[in-house]
Amino acid sequence: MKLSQRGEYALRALLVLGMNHGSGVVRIRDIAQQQNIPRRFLEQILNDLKSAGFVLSKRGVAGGYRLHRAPGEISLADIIRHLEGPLAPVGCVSVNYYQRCSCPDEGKCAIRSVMQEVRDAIVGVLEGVSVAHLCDRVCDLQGPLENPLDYII
Amino acid sequence: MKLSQRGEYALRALLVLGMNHGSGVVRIRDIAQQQNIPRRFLEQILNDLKSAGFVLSKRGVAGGYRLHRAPGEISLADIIRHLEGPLAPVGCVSVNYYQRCSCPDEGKCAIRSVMQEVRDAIVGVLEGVSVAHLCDRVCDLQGPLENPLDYII
DNA sequence: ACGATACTTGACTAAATAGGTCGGGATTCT
DNA sequence: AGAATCCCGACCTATTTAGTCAAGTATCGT
Repeated sequence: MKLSQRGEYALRALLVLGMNHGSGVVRIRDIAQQQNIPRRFLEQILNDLKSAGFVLSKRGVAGGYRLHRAPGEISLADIIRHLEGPLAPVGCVSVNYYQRCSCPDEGKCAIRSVMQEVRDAIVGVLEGVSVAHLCDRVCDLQGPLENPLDYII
Repeated sequence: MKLSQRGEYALRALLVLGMNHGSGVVRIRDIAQQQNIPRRFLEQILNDLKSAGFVLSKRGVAGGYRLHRAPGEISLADIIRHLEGPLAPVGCVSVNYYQRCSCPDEGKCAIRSVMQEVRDAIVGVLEGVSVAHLCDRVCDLQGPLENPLDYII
């Protein structure tokens, strides 16, 4: 029931990219500095997000990263699933990473039925929140500022 | 967002003890066999549950384990918290295992606000289910049988 | 009292995961 | 060409996970 450091960094980075969506690319270095993430580690993470199709990169002098899809099209559920694997607490209730467990009949497993509810609760929240929603929350929580760069993520 | 093998074993063991509540103690060996849990490993787990106050043990020939409190008084939230630590996906939204994170102002962190919701969703389910509820589910799911020993957990 | 049966305790291990770091290569802008 | 930037794979250390094991202690039936 835990989000790894790596996962948290990834979310933060994606939020930064979301806040800057439409204004070109953002450099790894800037994200790293702004969010206090080890640069080399962030490189690795963004690379991963790139091969997963969440972000696009541009190389060379004016290079950097930007979101691949619109912020509203990227749900936290998708992101976390890619980074951390199943959202479900046990494999036997996971939809995307299902894995049979050892009980004789899953349909009659009481523990499983509870875990099913836990999974649904988690997914319910995470599917409903996109990067765009996150950006909205940043504004809501900090009050409307004039300069997008002044928002602290 | 995961329940360890150890955690699952513990829940299964507690469910067995719940089903046998009131009829004396159950031996480690029987639980291990019935649930297909490595015996030595289960010893360790039950010992841990004992020092945490969830179960009581009796030594010697007719020894074994039983629940310490009534099944209705033991929530899954309590059990899992003890076994796995925080239910919250990140430390900064955990009530019982709070840990400050690196963001400048937690009150204005958008990611945190989502994780807060995830936590609440998880806790909402898990606080609401006790070992007694689990036992009820076993009966509901399998239809009422005459012999308690016939229930498969 | 004695032996069989169970729990108790602490140490140990192998494999996987977490959280990074590093060097050097490939692109692109000026 | 040269500087800036991303790209890629290898590497490293500490912690966690999932067990195993040996020797010890308590209890019961006889």
